[in-house]
Amino acid sequence: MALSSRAHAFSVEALVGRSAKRKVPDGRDEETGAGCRQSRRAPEAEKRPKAGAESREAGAGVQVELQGSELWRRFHEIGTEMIITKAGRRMFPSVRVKVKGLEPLKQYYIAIDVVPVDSKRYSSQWMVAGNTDHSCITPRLYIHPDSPCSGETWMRQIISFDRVKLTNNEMDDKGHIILQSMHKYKPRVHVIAQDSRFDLAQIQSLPAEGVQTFSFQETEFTTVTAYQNQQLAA
Amino acid sequence: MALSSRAHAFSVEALVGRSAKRKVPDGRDEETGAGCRQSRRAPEAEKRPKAGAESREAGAGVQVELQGSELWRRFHEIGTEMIITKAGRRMFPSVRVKVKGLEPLKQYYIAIDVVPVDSKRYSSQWMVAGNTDHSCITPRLYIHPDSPCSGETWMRQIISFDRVKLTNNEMDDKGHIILQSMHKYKPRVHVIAQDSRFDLAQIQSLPAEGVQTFSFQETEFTTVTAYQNQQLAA
DNA sequence: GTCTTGCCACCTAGGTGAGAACCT
DNA sequence: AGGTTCTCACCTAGGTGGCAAGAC
Repeated sequence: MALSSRAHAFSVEALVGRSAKRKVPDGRDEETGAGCRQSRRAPEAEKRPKAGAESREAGAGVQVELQGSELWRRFHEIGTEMIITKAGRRMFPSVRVKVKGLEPLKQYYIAIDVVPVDSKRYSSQWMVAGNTDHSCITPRLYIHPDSPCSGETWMRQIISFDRVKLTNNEMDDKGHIILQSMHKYKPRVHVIAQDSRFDLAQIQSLPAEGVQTFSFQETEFTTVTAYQNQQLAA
Repeated sequence: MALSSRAHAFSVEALVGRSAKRKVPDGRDEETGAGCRQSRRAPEAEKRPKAGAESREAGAGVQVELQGSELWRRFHEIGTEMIITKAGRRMFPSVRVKVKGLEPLKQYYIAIDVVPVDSKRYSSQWMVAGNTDHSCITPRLYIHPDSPCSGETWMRQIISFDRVKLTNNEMDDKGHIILQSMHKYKPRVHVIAQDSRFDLAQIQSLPAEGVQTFSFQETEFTTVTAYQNQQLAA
């Protein structure tokens, strides 16, 4: 779980509207030169909760609320890019949610997957440059490691998917989420009531019933293998 | 999960009967001088399975087999010491087991705790030096993080408790196992059938039914805050 | 004296962005 | 040229033993 300050180098200032605070462990301040890098890690903005949860199946009274939506929104304004690598790369920002309206004593799985937003292929300067057929690809499901867990416990904590990794390696065998570069995607959060008939831990795909799915406009992103937008890389 | 080679400095040779292999990442070999340290990490010995599992409740046909028992035995011969600190210290060796005879589709929790072997207090040179009343202390339970899980899945893997931490801080609030220094203890492994009536994740102590407990003679150890036996420290 | 604690330098695993090299 | 892959130095979190100072 290493979050380096050098990691996520990014002009946070532009996104968060204030100087990024950083740790200065010893004398060597990383912000010495003129062309200093700023931590892409969110300084404070992530603390603000609230977000519009667009549920797909309004079933029961389950609500899912995106955390850090403020940060997501600022990225979204300039076009969120997610790096994908062969070995798998974590998302930044990561998807973090709060869930409400679960039955306290019932057991649930919570999972995430990532689905295509359109069939276009994006090219430099973000011009559309071709079509891709996603129809035959079943997206990989990443089950939150705390699953299964009682509704009570889920609701008491912020549910973070910061361990999810995105890869462009179609042969990936580490369970990472497989995406194609230069395409637009959107993460979805699934709340799945436990069913004694199956052991979801063994299953790769969503069951047919008892699933509620949520997604958030502002978490849409484009996959890249290196930052394309110099606003993001410098 | 950092396992440094410097960590666990220990005369493995004496215990394992052969030179410890170590990584030499760059030019600086850590084994340069005469008073070189050897990795307390087990080179090969841990691979050998088999061990005498002394079940307490012979119930069903559940068997628990200690992994790395060879290593444990060698430590045991010279007197296993476990360091405990205020912040919590991992065990070395760690408890690793294989389980057999579970019902494949049933859900189980697997947990570990550590109980006193006697009421004596050991003093330097391992002379007995007083008595301690353990009777009022309920040992803390460490539930394996994969719990709950189907019998099938448990049986397919080696179950490792290498994240367990031992502490001498009676006020510990991080869930570590609390022990008193200079006492003799023994780890126990518990196999617990899931019961929909309780959410074990919330519970600190063992339920009354559906528990099977196993322990292993050779995993007995004495707690210290610094190695007493110079065979171990140098 | 004996044991405990705090502090320290050290080590590793794993995540990261940059830039070079490499396709196509 | 545009996109991808590889390699690299770097960073942090967290675990570790040794030692000196402290406590009993």
